[in-house]
Amino acid sequence: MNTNPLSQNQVFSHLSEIELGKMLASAQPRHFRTGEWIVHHGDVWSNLFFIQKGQVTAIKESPEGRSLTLATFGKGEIFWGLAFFLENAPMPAALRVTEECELLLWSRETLLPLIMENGKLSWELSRLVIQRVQFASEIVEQLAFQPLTGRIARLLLEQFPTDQSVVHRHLTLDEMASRVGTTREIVCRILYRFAEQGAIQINRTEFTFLDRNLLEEQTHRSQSA
Amino acid sequence: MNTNPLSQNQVFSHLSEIELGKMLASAQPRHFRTGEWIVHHGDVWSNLFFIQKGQVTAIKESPEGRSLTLATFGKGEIFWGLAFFLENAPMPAALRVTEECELLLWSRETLLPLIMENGKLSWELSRLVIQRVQFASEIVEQLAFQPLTGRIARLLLEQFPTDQSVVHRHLTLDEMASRVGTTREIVCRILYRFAEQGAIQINRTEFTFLDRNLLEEQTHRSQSA
DNA sequence: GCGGGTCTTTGACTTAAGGCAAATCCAGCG
DNA sequence: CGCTGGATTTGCCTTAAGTCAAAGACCCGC
Repeated sequence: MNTNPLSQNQVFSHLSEIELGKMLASAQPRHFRTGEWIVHHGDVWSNLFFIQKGQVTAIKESPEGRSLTLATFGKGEIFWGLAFFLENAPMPAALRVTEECELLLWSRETLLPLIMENGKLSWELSRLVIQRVQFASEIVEQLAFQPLTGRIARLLLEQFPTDQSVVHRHLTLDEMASRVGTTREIVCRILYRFAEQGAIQINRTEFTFLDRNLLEEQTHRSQSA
Repeated sequence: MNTNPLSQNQVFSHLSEIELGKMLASAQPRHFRTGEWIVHHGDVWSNLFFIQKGQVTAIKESPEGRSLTLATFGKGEIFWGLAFFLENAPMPAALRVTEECELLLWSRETLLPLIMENGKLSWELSRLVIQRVQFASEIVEQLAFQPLTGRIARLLLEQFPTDQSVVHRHLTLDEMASRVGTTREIVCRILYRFAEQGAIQINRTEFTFLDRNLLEEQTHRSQSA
Protein backbone atom coordinates (compact mmCIF):
# COMPACT_ATOMS: atom_id res chain seq x y z
CA MET A 1 0.00 0.00 0.00
CA ASN A 2 2.94 2.31 0.25
CA THR A 3 3.82 2.13 -3.42
CA ASN A 4 2.20 4.99 -5.16
CA PRO A 5 1.25 4.09 -8.75
CA LEU A 6 2.77 7.34 -9.99
CA SER A 7 6.22 6.27 -8.93
CA GLN A 8 6.46 3.90 -11.88
CA ASN A 9 7.02 6.85 -14.19
CA GLN A 10 10.45 8.46 -14.45
CA VAL A 11 9.00 11.93 -14.17
CA PHE A 12 7.71 11.28 -10.67
CA SER A 13 10.40 8.89 -9.65
CA HIS A 14 12.34 11.39 -7.58
CA LEU A 15 9.44 12.70 -5.55
CA SER A 16 9.07 11.73 -1.91
CA GLU A 17 6.19 9.61 -0.72
CA ILE A 18 4.58 12.71 0.66
CA GLU A 19 4.85 14.63 -2.57
CA LEU A 20 3.56 11.65 -4.49
CA GLY A 21 0.63 11.54 -2.14
CA LYS A 22 -0.13 15.17 -2.83
CA MET A 23 0.09 14.59 -6.55
CA LEU A 24 -2.26 11.68 -6.37
CA ALA A 25 -4.72 13.62 -4.24
CA SER A 26 -4.84 16.52 -6.67
CA ALA A 27 -5.48 14.33 -9.70
CA GLN A 28 -8.88 13.80 -11.27
CA PRO A 29 -9.55 10.15 -12.05
CA ARG A 30 -11.13 9.67 -15.46
CA HIS A 31 -12.56 6.68 -17.17
CA PHE A 32 -12.78 6.15 -20.94
CA ARG A 33 -14.20 3.33 -23.02
CA THR A 34 -12.48 1.86 -26.02
CA GLY A 35 -13.06 3.98 -29.08
CA GLU A 36 -13.73 7.22 -27.22
CA TRP A 37 -11.78 10.32 -28.12
CA ILE A 38 -9.98 12.00 -25.27
CA VAL A 39 -9.33 15.05 -27.37
CA HIS A 40 -9.52 15.97 -31.03
CA HIS A 41 -6.92 17.26 -33.43
CA GLY A 42 -6.73 21.02 -33.19
CA ASP A 43 -8.41 21.37 -29.80
CA VAL A 44 -6.73 23.52 -27.21
CA TRP A 45 -6.30 21.18 -24.29
CA SER A 46 -4.17 22.01 -21.30
CA ASN A 47 -4.12 18.84 -19.25
CA LEU A 48 -1.49 16.31 -18.44
CA PHE A 49 -2.38 12.72 -17.64
CA PHE A 50 -1.00 9.47 -16.37
CA ILE A 51 -2.30 6.15 -17.65
CA GLN A 52 -3.14 3.78 -14.83
CA LYS A 53 -4.61 1.20 -17.10
CA GLY A 54 -5.46 0.89 -20.78
CA GLN A 55 -4.05 2.28 -24.00
CA VAL A 56 -4.19 5.60 -25.80
CA THR A 57 -3.27 6.24 -29.43
CA ALA A 58 -2.14 9.52 -30.96
CA ILE A 59 -3.49 10.03 -34.44
CA LYS A 60 -2.95 12.77 -36.95
CA GLU A 61 -5.72 13.36 -39.43
CA SER A 62 -5.82 15.19 -42.71
CA PRO A 63 -8.89 17.22 -43.61
CA GLU A 64 -9.51 14.74 -46.43
CA GLY A 65 -9.83 11.83 -44.10
CA ARG A 66 -6.46 10.16 -44.29
CA SER A 67 -4.95 9.34 -40.97
CA LEU A 68 -1.54 8.65 -39.55
CA THR A 69 -1.04 6.77 -36.31
CA LEU A 70 1.91 8.29 -34.50
CA ALA A 71 2.25 6.47 -31.22
CA THR A 72 0.44 4.44 -28.63
CA PHE A 73 0.83 4.91 -24.90
CA GLY A 74 0.14 2.37 -22.23
CA LYS A 75 0.11 1.77 -18.51
CA GLY A 76 2.49 3.97 -16.55
CA GLU A 77 3.01 6.48 -19.34
CA ILE A 78 2.34 10.18 -19.37
CA PHE A 79 0.97 12.45 -22.05
CA TRP A 80 -0.39 15.97 -22.31
CA GLY A 81 -2.03 18.58 -24.41
CA LEU A 82 0.42 21.05 -25.89
CA ALA A 83 -1.53 23.81 -24.21
CA PHE A 84 -0.34 22.45 -20.91
CA PHE A 85 2.96 24.07 -21.77
CA LEU A 86 1.99 26.70 -24.28
CA GLU A 87 -1.23 28.61 -23.83
CA ASN A 88 -3.47 28.36 -26.89
CA ALA A 89 -1.38 25.73 -28.60
CA PRO A 90 -3.72 23.33 -30.41
CA MET A 91 -3.34 19.55 -30.30
CA PRO A 92 -1.09 18.40 -33.13
CA ALA A 93 -2.83 15.04 -33.00
CA ALA A 94 -6.01 13.52 -31.66
CA LEU A 95 -5.99 11.09 -28.75
CA ARG A 96 -8.16 8.03 -29.04
CA VAL A 97 -8.67 5.33 -26.48
CA THR A 98 -7.74 1.98 -27.97
CA GLU A 99 -8.19 0.02 -24.77
CA GLU A 100 -10.52 0.89 -21.92
CA CYS A 101 -8.69 3.38 -19.76
CA GLU A 102 -8.26 4.66 -16.24
CA LEU A 103 -6.47 7.98 -16.30
CA LEU A 104 -5.23 10.36 -13.66
CA LEU A 105 -5.54 13.86 -14.99
CA TRP A 106 -4.23 17.24 -13.87
CA SER A 107 -5.20 20.60 -15.21
CA ARG A 108 -2.49 23.10 -15.95
CA GLU A 109 -3.57 25.25 -13.02
CA THR A 110 -3.29 22.42 -10.55
CA LEU A 111 0.05 21.10 -11.65
CA LEU A 112 1.93 24.22 -12.63
CA PRO A 113 2.65 25.46 -9.12
CA LEU A 114 4.04 22.07 -8.15
CA ILE A 115 6.29 22.01 -11.18
CA MET A 116 7.44 25.56 -10.76
CA GLU A 117 8.78 25.05 -7.31
CA ASN A 118 10.46 21.79 -8.16
CA GLY A 119 13.35 22.09 -10.59
CA LYS A 120 13.90 18.37 -10.61
CA LEU A 121 10.33 17.56 -11.56
CA SER A 122 10.40 20.16 -14.26
CA TRP A 123 13.67 18.82 -15.54
CA GLU A 124 12.37 15.26 -15.70
CA LEU A 125 9.44 16.55 -17.65
CA SER A 126 11.81 18.19 -20.12
CA ARG A 127 13.59 14.91 -20.50
CA LEU A 128 10.38 13.12 -21.24
CA VAL A 129 9.46 15.71 -23.81
CA ILE A 130 12.84 15.25 -25.41
CA GLN A 131 12.25 11.53 -25.65
CA ARG A 132 9.10 12.27 -27.56
CA VAL A 133 11.08 14.57 -29.81
CA GLN A 134 13.45 11.74 -30.49
CA PHE A 135 10.52 9.57 -31.40
CA ALA A 136 9.03 12.22 -33.67
CA SER A 137 12.37 12.57 -35.32
CA GLU A 138 12.34 8.93 -36.31
CA ILE A 139 8.94 9.35 -37.84
CA VAL A 140 10.16 12.26 -39.92
CA GLU A 141 13.15 10.30 -41.03
CA GLN A 142 11.09 7.40 -42.15
CA LEU A 143 8.53 9.48 -43.95
CA ALA A 144 11.22 11.46 -45.70
CA PHE A 145 13.70 8.77 -46.57
CA GLN A 146 12.15 5.36 -46.38
CA PRO A 147 9.91 3.99 -49.10
CA LEU A 148 6.73 2.28 -48.01
CA THR A 149 8.26 -1.14 -48.39
CA GLY A 150 10.74 -0.32 -45.65
CA ARG A 151 8.17 1.22 -43.36
CA ILE A 152 5.91 -1.79 -43.64
CA ALA A 153 8.77 -4.20 -43.09
CA ARG A 154 9.65 -2.30 -39.95
CA LEU A 155 6.05 -2.36 -38.80
CA LEU A 156 5.92 -6.11 -39.19
CA LEU A 157 9.09 -6.61 -37.21
CA GLU A 158 7.92 -4.31 -34.43
CA GLN A 159 4.37 -5.51 -34.19
CA PHE A 160 5.20 -9.19 -34.32
CA PRO A 161 8.34 -9.55 -32.27
CA THR A 162 7.75 -13.21 -32.04
CA ASP A 163 9.51 -16.43 -31.36
CA GLN A 164 6.94 -18.58 -32.99
CA SER A 165 6.77 -17.95 -36.65
CA VAL A 166 2.97 -18.20 -36.96
CA VAL A 167 1.10 -15.24 -35.56
CA HIS A 168 -2.43 -13.92 -35.60
CA ARG A 169 -2.92 -10.76 -37.66
CA HIS A 170 -4.07 -8.49 -34.89
CA LEU A 171 -4.00 -5.37 -37.05
CA THR A 172 -6.37 -4.81 -39.92
CA LEU A 173 -4.99 -3.57 -43.21
CA ASP A 174 -6.50 -0.19 -42.46
CA GLU A 175 -4.72 -0.03 -39.14
CA MET A 176 -1.43 -0.97 -40.67
CA ALA A 177 -1.98 1.55 -43.45
CA SER A 178 -2.56 4.30 -40.93
CA ARG A 179 0.66 3.53 -39.14
CA VAL A 180 2.77 3.89 -42.22
CA GLY A 181 0.74 6.57 -43.91
CA THR A 182 -0.85 4.86 -46.87
CA THR A 183 -3.95 2.90 -47.90
CA ARG A 184 -5.05 -0.66 -47.22
CA GLU A 185 -4.65 -1.76 -50.81
CA ILE A 186 -1.02 -0.76 -50.92
CA VAL A 187 -0.28 -2.50 -47.65
CA CYS A 188 -1.88 -5.63 -48.96
CA ARG A 189 0.19 -5.57 -52.12
CA ILE A 190 3.44 -4.98 -50.35
CA LEU A 191 2.70 -7.81 -47.96
CA TYR A 192 2.22 -10.11 -50.91
CA ARG A 193 5.43 -8.85 -52.40
CA PHE A 194 7.19 -9.90 -49.19
CA ALA A 195 5.51 -13.26 -49.55
CA GLU A 196 6.82 -13.65 -53.09
CA GLN A 197 10.29 -12.87 -51.84
CA GLY A 198 9.95 -15.61 -49.28
CA ALA A 199 10.06 -13.40 -46.21
CA ILE A 200 6.61 -14.33 -44.95
CA GLN A 201 3.61 -16.47 -45.74
CA ILE A 202 0.17 -14.97 -45.64
CA ASN A 203 -3.32 -16.10 -45.18
CA ARG A 204 -6.38 -14.18 -44.31
CA THR A 205 -5.84 -14.31 -40.58
CA GLU A 206 -2.23 -15.26 -39.96
CA PHE A 207 1.32 -14.44 -40.89
CA THR A 208 4.09 -16.95 -40.93
CA PHE A 209 7.54 -15.45 -40.65
CA LEU A 210 9.98 -17.36 -42.79
CA ASP A 211 12.93 -15.00 -42.97
CA ARG A 212 13.12 -11.97 -40.73
CA ASN A 213 16.46 -10.99 -42.20
CA LEU A 214 14.83 -10.28 -45.53
CA LEU A 215 12.55 -7.82 -43.77
CA GLU A 216 15.45 -6.26 -41.89
CA GLU A 217 17.14 -5.60 -45.20
CA GLN A 218 14.12 -3.70 -46.44
CA THR A 219 14.28 -1.37 -43.48
CA HIS A 220 17.83 -0.40 -44.36
CA ARG A 221 17.12 0.23 -47.97
CA SER A 222 16.27 3.82 -48.60
CA GLN A 223 14.50 6.00 -51.09
CA SER A 224 17.07 6.46 -53.79
CA ALA A 225 18.85 3.16 -53.39
CA MET B 1 25.72 47.98 -20.85
CA ASN B 2 23.11 46.68 -18.46
CA THR B 3 21.22 44.76 -21.08
CA ASN B 4 22.50 41.26 -21.14
CA PRO B 5 22.24 39.71 -24.62
CA LEU B 6 20.76 36.54 -23.14
CA SER B 7 17.71 38.39 -21.96
CA GLN B 8 16.34 38.52 -25.48
CA ASN B 9 15.42 34.85 -25.26
CA GLN B 10 12.26 33.76 -23.46
CA VAL B 11 14.10 31.03 -21.61
CA PHE B 12 16.29 33.51 -19.79
CA SER B 13 13.80 36.32 -19.68
CA HIS B 14 12.85 35.76 -16.06
CA LEU B 15 16.33 35.66 -14.64
CA SER B 16 17.67 38.56 -12.62
CA GLU B 17 20.54 40.67 -13.89
CA ILE B 18 22.81 38.87 -11.50
CA GLU B 19 21.78 35.45 -12.63
CA LEU B 20 22.11 36.53 -16.23
CA GLY B 21 25.58 37.72 -15.44
CA LYS B 22 26.49 34.34 -14.01
CA MET B 23 25.09 32.60 -17.05
CA LEU B 24 27.07 34.78 -19.34
CA ALA B 25 30.24 34.26 -17.34
CA SER B 26 29.94 30.49 -17.43
CA ALA B 27 29.40 30.34 -21.20
CA GLN B 28 32.11 29.48 -23.69
CA PRO B 29 32.13 31.82 -26.67
CA ARG B 30 32.52 29.99 -29.95
CA HIS B 31 33.07 31.20 -33.46
CA PHE B 32 32.09 29.32 -36.60
CA ARG B 33 32.51 30.15 -40.27
CA THR B 34 29.83 29.68 -42.85
CA GLY B 35 29.68 26.12 -44.00
CA GLU B 36 31.21 24.60 -40.89
CA TRP B 37 29.44 21.78 -39.11
CA ILE B 38 28.76 22.36 -35.45
CA VAL B 39 27.83 18.75 -34.98
CA HIS B 40 27.00 15.81 -37.20
CA HIS B 41 23.97 13.60 -37.42
CA GLY B 42 24.27 10.77 -34.93
CA ASP B 43 26.90 12.37 -32.70
CA VAL B 44 26.30 12.39 -29.00
CA TRP B 45 26.53 16.04 -28.11
CA SER B 46 25.48 17.40 -24.76
CA ASN B 47 25.72 21.15 -25.14
CA LEU B 48 23.21 23.92 -25.27
CA PHE B 49 23.90 27.15 -27.11
CA PHE B 50 22.64 30.64 -27.69
CA ILE B 51 23.13 32.36 -31.04
CA GLN B 52 24.54 35.85 -30.62
CA LYS B 53 24.98 36.35 -34.30
CA GLY B 54 24.61 34.32 -37.45
CA GLN B 55 22.48 31.42 -38.58
CA VAL B 56 22.42 27.69 -37.95
CA THR B 57 20.54 25.10 -39.96
CA ALA B 58 19.35 21.70 -38.79
CA ILE B 59 19.64 19.05 -41.47
CA LYS B 60 18.66 15.43 -41.51
CA GLU B 61 20.60 13.17 -43.81
CA SER B 62 19.91 9.74 -45.16
CA PRO B 63 22.77 7.28 -45.54
CA GLU B 64 22.24 7.49 -49.31
CA GLY B 65 22.96 11.18 -49.40
CA ARG B 66 19.55 12.73 -49.55
CA SER B 67 19.01 15.53 -47.14
CA LEU B 68 16.11 17.27 -45.49
CA THR B 69 16.40 20.76 -44.07
CA LEU B 70 14.30 20.93 -40.94
CA ALA B 71 14.78 24.39 -39.51
CA THR B 72 17.05 27.38 -39.36
CA PHE B 73 17.86 29.28 -36.20
CA GLY B 74 19.05 32.85 -35.94
CA LYS B 75 20.15 35.54 -33.58
CA GLY B 76 18.72 35.22 -30.09
CA GLU B 77 17.64 31.62 -30.49
CA ILE B 78 18.66 28.60 -28.48
CA PHE B 79 19.39 25.07 -29.53
CA TRP B 80 20.98 21.97 -28.01
CA GLY B 81 22.16 18.46 -28.48
CA LEU B 82 19.65 15.88 -27.36
CA ALA B 83 22.31 14.49 -25.05
CA PHE B 84 22.03 17.68 -23.07
CA PHE B 85 18.80 16.22 -21.74
CA LEU B 86 19.24 12.50 -22.32
CA GLU B 87 22.63 10.95 -21.80
CA ASN B 88 23.82 9.08 -24.89
CA ALA B 89 21.04 10.34 -27.10
CA PRO B 90 22.46 10.93 -30.59
CA MET B 91 21.74 14.02 -32.66
CA PRO B 92 18.65 13.46 -34.76
CA ALA B 93 19.98 16.03 -37.20
CA ALA B 94 23.24 17.71 -38.08
CA LEU B 95 23.83 21.39 -37.37
CA ARG B 96 25.47 23.42 -40.07
CA VAL B 97 26.46 27.04 -39.96
CA THR B 98 24.78 28.89 -42.80
CA GLU B 99 25.94 32.32 -41.75
CA GLU B 100 29.09 33.13 -39.82
CA CYS B 101 28.28 32.63 -36.16
CA GLU B 102 29.05 33.79 -32.67
CA LEU B 103 27.70 31.30 -30.19
CA LEU B 104 27.57 31.13 -26.43
CA LEU B 105 27.83 27.52 -25.41
CA TRP B 106 27.29 25.64 -22.15
CA SER B 107 28.16 22.08 -21.43
CA ARG B 108 25.63 19.94 -19.67
CA GLU B 109 27.76 19.86 -16.53
CA THR B 110 27.93 23.63 -16.32
CA LEU B 111 24.30 24.36 -16.91
CA LEU B 112 22.56 21.49 -15.21
CA PRO B 113 23.04 22.71 -11.63
CA LEU B 114 21.66 26.10 -12.54
CA ILE B 115 18.61 24.54 -14.14
CA MET B 116 18.03 22.09 -11.35
CA GLU B 117 17.72 24.72 -8.72
CA ASN B 118 15.54 26.93 -10.81
CA GLY B 119 12.11 25.51 -11.59
CA LYS B 120 11.19 28.52 -13.68
CA LEU B 121 14.22 28.24 -15.92
CA SER B 122 13.60 24.56 -16.36
CA TRP B 123 9.97 25.19 -17.13
CA GLU B 124 10.79 27.78 -19.77
CA LEU B 125 13.12 25.29 -21.33
CA SER B 126 10.29 22.76 -21.47
CA ARG B 127 8.15 25.32 -23.18
CA LEU B 128 10.79 25.96 -25.77
CA VAL B 129 11.16 22.25 -26.39
CA ILE B 130 7.42 22.01 -26.84
CA GLN B 131 7.53 24.76 -29.43
CA ARG B 132 10.01 22.70 -31.34
CA VAL B 133 7.68 19.73 -31.05
CA GLN B 134 4.94 21.81 -32.53
CA PHE B 135 7.20 22.67 -35.40
CA ALA B 136 8.21 19.06 -35.91
CA SER B 137 4.58 18.12 -35.94
CA GLU B 138 3.95 20.40 -38.87
CA ILE B 139 6.77 18.80 -40.76
CA VAL B 140 5.30 15.37 -40.19
CA GLU B 141 1.91 16.56 -41.30
CA GLN B 142 3.24 17.96 -44.50
CA LEU B 143 5.35 14.97 -45.33
CA ALA B 144 2.48 12.63 -44.63
CA PHE B 145 -0.42 14.50 -46.18
CA GLN B 146 0.75 17.16 -48.55
CA PRO B 147 1.93 16.40 -52.05
CA LEU B 148 5.11 18.08 -53.20
CA THR B 149 3.20 20.71 -55.07
CA GLY B 150 1.72 21.94 -51.83
CA ARG B 151 4.98 21.85 -49.95
CA ILE B 152 6.75 23.83 -52.61
CA ALA B 153 3.95 26.37 -52.83
CA ARG B 154 4.22 26.84 -49.09
CA LEU B 155 7.97 27.22 -49.31
CA LEU B 156 7.61 29.95 -51.90
CA LEU B 157 5.11 31.84 -49.81
CA GLU B 158 7.26 31.60 -46.70
CA GLN B 159 10.59 32.34 -48.26
CA PHE B 160 9.41 35.26 -50.33
CA PRO B 161 6.97 37.11 -48.11
CA THR B 162 7.22 40.09 -50.30
CA ASP B 163 5.40 43.22 -51.23
CA GLN B 164 7.21 43.69 -54.47
CA SER B 165 6.35 40.98 -56.86
CA VAL B 166 9.85 40.61 -58.33
CA VAL B 167 12.33 38.90 -56.05
CA HIS B 168 15.79 37.47 -56.29
CA ARG B 169 16.00 33.68 -56.10
CA HIS B 170 18.13 33.41 -53.01
CA LEU B 171 17.73 29.65 -52.71
CA THR B 172 19.23 27.24 -55.20
CA LEU B 173 17.08 24.41 -56.48
CA ASP B 174 19.08 22.04 -54.34
CA GLU B 175 18.35 24.09 -51.27
CA MET B 176 14.67 24.23 -52.04
CA ALA B 177 14.65 20.52 -52.74
CA SER B 178 16.22 19.78 -49.40
CA ARG B 179 13.60 21.80 -47.59
CA VAL B 180 10.72 19.87 -49.04
CA GLY B 181 12.44 16.52 -49.29
CA THR B 182 12.92 15.94 -52.99
CA THR B 183 15.38 16.56 -55.83
CA ARG B 184 16.31 19.70 -57.76
CA GLU B 185 14.77 18.45 -60.98
CA ILE B 186 11.39 17.94 -59.42
CA VAL B 187 11.44 21.36 -57.81
CA CYS B 188 12.29 22.91 -61.14
CA ARG B 189 9.41 21.17 -62.86
CA ILE B 190 6.89 22.08 -60.25
CA LEU B 191 8.00 25.70 -60.38
CA TYR B 192 7.37 25.72 -64.10
CA ARG B 193 4.01 24.11 -63.54
CA PHE B 194 3.17 27.06 -61.26
CA ALA B 195 4.33 29.33 -64.03
CA GLU B 196 2.01 27.67 -66.54
CA GLN B 197 -0.86 28.15 -64.12
CA GLY B 198 -0.06 31.81 -63.96
CA ALA B 199 0.93 31.92 -60.32
CA ILE B 200 4.47 33.07 -60.93
CA GLN B 201 6.91 33.99 -63.65
CA ILE B 202 10.36 32.52 -63.67
CA ASN B 203 13.72 33.33 -65.00
CA ARG B 204 17.08 32.09 -64.05
CA THR B 205 17.60 34.47 -61.17
CA GLU B 206 14.23 35.94 -60.29
CA PHE B 207 10.68 35.07 -59.47
CA THR B 208 7.77 37.33 -60.22
CA PHE B 209 4.72 36.64 -58.12
CA LEU B 210 1.58 37.11 -60.15
CA ASP B 211 -1.05 35.44 -58.03
CA ARG B 212 -0.25 34.40 -54.51
CA ASN B 213 -3.76 33.06 -54.03
CA LEU B 214 -3.12 30.33 -56.54
CA LEU B 215 -0.19 29.22 -54.42
CA GLU B 216 -2.27 29.39 -51.25
CA GLU B 217 -4.75 27.05 -52.83
CA GLN B 218 -2.06 24.50 -53.48
CA THR B 219 -1.14 24.45 -49.82
CA HIS B 220 -4.68 23.51 -48.88
CA ARG B 221 -4.98 20.77 -51.41
CA SER B 222 -4.01 17.46 -49.94
CA GLN B 223 -2.82 14.06 -51.01
CA SER B 224 -5.98 12.31 -51.99
CA ALA B 225 -7.94 15.35 -53.15
C1' DG C 1 37.93 36.82 -73.53
C1' DC C 2 38.40 31.99 -72.26
C1' DG C 3 37.69 27.78 -69.56
C1' DG C 4 36.01 25.55 -65.65
C1' DG C 5 32.71 25.10 -62.26
C1' DT C 6 28.18 25.66 -60.60
C1' DC C 7 23.43 26.08 -61.25
C1' DT C 8 19.22 25.66 -64.10
C1' DT C 9 16.38 23.57 -67.42
C1' DT C 10 14.47 19.88 -70.24
C1' DG C 11 13.61 15.32 -72.32
C1' DA C 12 13.00 10.38 -72.07
C1' DC C 13 12.22 6.86 -69.25
C1' DT C 14 11.24 4.01 -64.81
C1' DT C 15 9.17 3.12 -60.58
C1' DA C 16 6.31 3.99 -56.53
C1' DA C 17 2.09 4.95 -54.96
C1' DG C 18 -2.68 5.71 -55.16
C1' DG C 19 -7.80 5.23 -56.79
C1' DC C 20 -11.67 2.56 -58.09
C1' DA C 21 -14.28 -1.36 -58.56
C1' DA C 22 -15.17 -5.99 -58.34
C1' DA C 23 -14.51 -10.49 -56.46
C1' DT C 24 -13.76 -13.20 -52.51
C1' DC C 25 -13.70 -14.64 -47.96
C1' DC C 26 -15.11 -15.18 -43.32
C1' DA C 27 -17.69 -14.65 -38.82
C1' DG C 28 -21.78 -14.24 -36.64
C1' DC C 29 -26.63 -14.56 -36.58
C1' DG C 30 -31.37 -15.33 -37.45
C1' DC D 1 -28.02 -23.15 -43.55
C1' DG D 2 -28.02 -18.91 -46.12
C1' DC D 3 -27.46 -13.82 -45.49
C1' DT D 4 -25.11 -9.78 -44.23
C1' DG D 5 -21.46 -6.77 -43.18
C1' DG D 6 -16.88 -6.02 -42.67
C1' DA D 7 -12.19 -7.29 -44.18
C1' DT D 8 -9.13 -8.93 -47.68
C1' DT D 9 -7.46 -9.56 -52.19
C1' DT D 10 -6.78 -8.52 -57.01
C1' DG D 11 -7.04 -6.29 -61.71
C1' DC D 12 -6.77 -2.25 -64.22
C1' DC D 13 -5.63 2.27 -64.76
C1' DT D 14 -3.76 7.10 -63.47
C1' DT D 15 -0.71 10.12 -61.41
C1' DA D 16 3.25 11.57 -58.62
C1' DA D 17 7.81 11.27 -58.05
C1' DG D 18 12.36 10.08 -59.17
C1' DT D 19 16.59 8.94 -62.23
C1' DC D 20 19.77 9.76 -65.74
C1' DA D 21 21.71 12.29 -69.18
C1' DA D 22 22.40 16.26 -71.72
C1' DA D 23 22.10 20.99 -72.90
C1' DG D 24 22.22 25.80 -71.59
C1' DA D 25 23.25 29.89 -68.89
C1' DC D 26 25.92 32.40 -65.85
C1' DC D 27 29.83 33.80 -62.90
C1' DC D 28 34.52 34.08 -61.67
C1' DG D 29 39.27 34.24 -61.93
C1' DC D 30 43.15 34.13 -64.78
